[in-house]
Amino acid sequence: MSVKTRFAPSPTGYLHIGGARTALFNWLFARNQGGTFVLRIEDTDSERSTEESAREIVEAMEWLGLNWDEGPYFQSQRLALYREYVERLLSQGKAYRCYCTKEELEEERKRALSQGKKPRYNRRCLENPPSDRKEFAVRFLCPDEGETVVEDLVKGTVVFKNDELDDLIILRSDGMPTYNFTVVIDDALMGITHVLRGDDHLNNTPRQIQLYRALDLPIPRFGHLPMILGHDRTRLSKRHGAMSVLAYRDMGYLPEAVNNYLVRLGWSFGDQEIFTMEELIEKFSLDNVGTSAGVFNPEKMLWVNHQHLKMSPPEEIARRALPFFRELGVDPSNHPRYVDAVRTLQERSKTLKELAESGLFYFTDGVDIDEGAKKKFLKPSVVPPLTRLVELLKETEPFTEENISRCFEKVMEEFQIKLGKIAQPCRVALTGKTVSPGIFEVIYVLGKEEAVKRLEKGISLIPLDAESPLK
RNA sequence: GGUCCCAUCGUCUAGCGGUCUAGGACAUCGGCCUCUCACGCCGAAAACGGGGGUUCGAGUCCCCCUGGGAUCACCA
Repeated sequence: MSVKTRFAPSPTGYLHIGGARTALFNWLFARNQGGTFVLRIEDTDSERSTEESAREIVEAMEWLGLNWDEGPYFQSQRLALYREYVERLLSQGKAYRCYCTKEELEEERKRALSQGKKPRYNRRCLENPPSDRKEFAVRFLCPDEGETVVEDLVKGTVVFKNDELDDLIILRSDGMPTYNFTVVIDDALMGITHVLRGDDHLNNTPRQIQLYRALDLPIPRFGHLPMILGHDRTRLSKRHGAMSVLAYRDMGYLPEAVNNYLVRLGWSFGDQEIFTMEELIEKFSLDNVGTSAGVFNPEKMLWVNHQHLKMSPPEEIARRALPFFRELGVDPSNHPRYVDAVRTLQERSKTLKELAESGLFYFTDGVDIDEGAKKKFLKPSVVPPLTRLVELLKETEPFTEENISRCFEKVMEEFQIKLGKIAQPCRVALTGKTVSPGIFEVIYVLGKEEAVKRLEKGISLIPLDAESPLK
């Protein structure tokens, strides 16, 4: 039978790192197996679900490149279906109406907990339902003898005693079904073969298996993935900083880098750290999924991003960096040497955002010179060699990096100075800063006209120093 | 507290009984390269939580302890 997996987030907030990892594993498994991947939005909690969240999740999935073959399905549009199955259980005596109020149940739960006992519904409404109430929820009559065994694809065999399970509510008093019920119906009806999800769901699995049995529906295989923890080793949350997938997009991360980092949190392939998406699809396997929770490490993710930034074709990075340049107020898309500029920035940038920031000088009209840099490098002593360099550059044709380099050599020879002596002042005049890509490539990308213009401007900024003209 | 899961360097991990005086990666610290910053290269420090078994032999299998996490909703 062909594999079918799903990612089923609830739209109660943005797609976070942990959810993305779950989605990724499901997607990779389906792709690796030549199967189908489904996106399903679990929005049966009308209190907390929002369309905005659903849109954002879809947007994040698209950005990550985790394309789905079916969906997105919305559970809120399938309510009639769930009710049908509730009715079925009810008529078969496998579920019953519960008239207890939330307050009463809450009270009992507290009492049980304070006595150190496990809170468990006492089946009051099964045995003698109150006649004076009309609002009810529906509970599943869960078998309380024997055990339920989960043959988990990553955790192995896990056994639960059925008397640990209690009669869970499958239909709320407002008529909305609950998670443990809808997930079973949908996974079964949609033909999901493998349910891969966070291991925080492992405890739900035996109840769901009981539901499958009661409804006589096929039970999928389960695989419970270890959780991703924050630096304090607790469940990931906003407290741990930027956890939204789209936040990483906005910070200039590459989607394949985010995927690459996330997949290595709980999965490995020998010593390999960097993978293309194609490689992941080819190499992914449930056999190599780990069992223990991992701590999210933003520093390593940054490093992974850097690796992908370096290995991507400059044209590709140029395209993706565009929004970040525009954000800074320039639009280099029509610049004849835009791609060349990006090439000079790739290996020294960890994110697209950083790349745009450090490459901004290429595309501005002139350049603002940093005060400190000016003071340190634009000194009277560099005027003669700088002036000579400009002279040489002006007559250089063709204006290639190699020929530019020759101009520097000539100046070094004529003035008996080292490259550093002339390169730094140049850099400051051309980029406004003391840090930039290699000086020859900077001049090349800028082009003769602009480079000369900036150098002359730089020279003009140098104060005449009558005291020590040769120093 | 009950139940369930987990346990190799600070972090992510390799290891699927002998090749482990435990390998790789991030981060850290040295050095080299160099027109700046990076990249790169070389090197250092850094781990099998504890105790019992099983076995000729255990990081690798079993049990206990300890520690961590998750979960016990008319949330998902």
